Amino acid sequence: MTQSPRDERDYFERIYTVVEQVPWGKVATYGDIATLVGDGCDARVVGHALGALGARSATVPWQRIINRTGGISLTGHGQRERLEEEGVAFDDRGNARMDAHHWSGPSEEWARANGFQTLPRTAEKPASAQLRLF
DNA sequence: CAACTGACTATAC
DNA sequence: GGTATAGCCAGTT
Repeated sequence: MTQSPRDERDYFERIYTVVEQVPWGKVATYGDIATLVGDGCDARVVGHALGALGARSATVPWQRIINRTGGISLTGHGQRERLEEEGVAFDDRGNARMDAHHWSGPSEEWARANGFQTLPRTAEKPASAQLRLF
């Protein structure tokens, strides 16, 4: 792979690349994406990048990126509907169930191969051994 | 080049 | 848990 944009400081492209890694039916927060991109990237930059998607909005799963509280920051674009279509459950407050659909981040292998970082921790914990819905 | 804006987040009350 | 304020960074004017 000679197409490693690690030297490139194009935050937007890197952000898009990370967002594309979010699997179907999963969601990630702006902060998570920023952490994965690293290099001083910030949650707000992620929001700007997604806002500047333009035609790429068809190829980048921007709808899977939500805020820290699991709520939809952008209204009027049917983001919640799209997520529900993917099987993402929401609470009465309109917050997505982060505990059930929060993306745990890309594989360490992929992240290292592409010059990205992995989430420090705090994503989710197997503990509690709570019961499985099914 | 300085100031404002924005699909954010952490802390404080 | 909600509102209010500060901090944060890149892009735009």
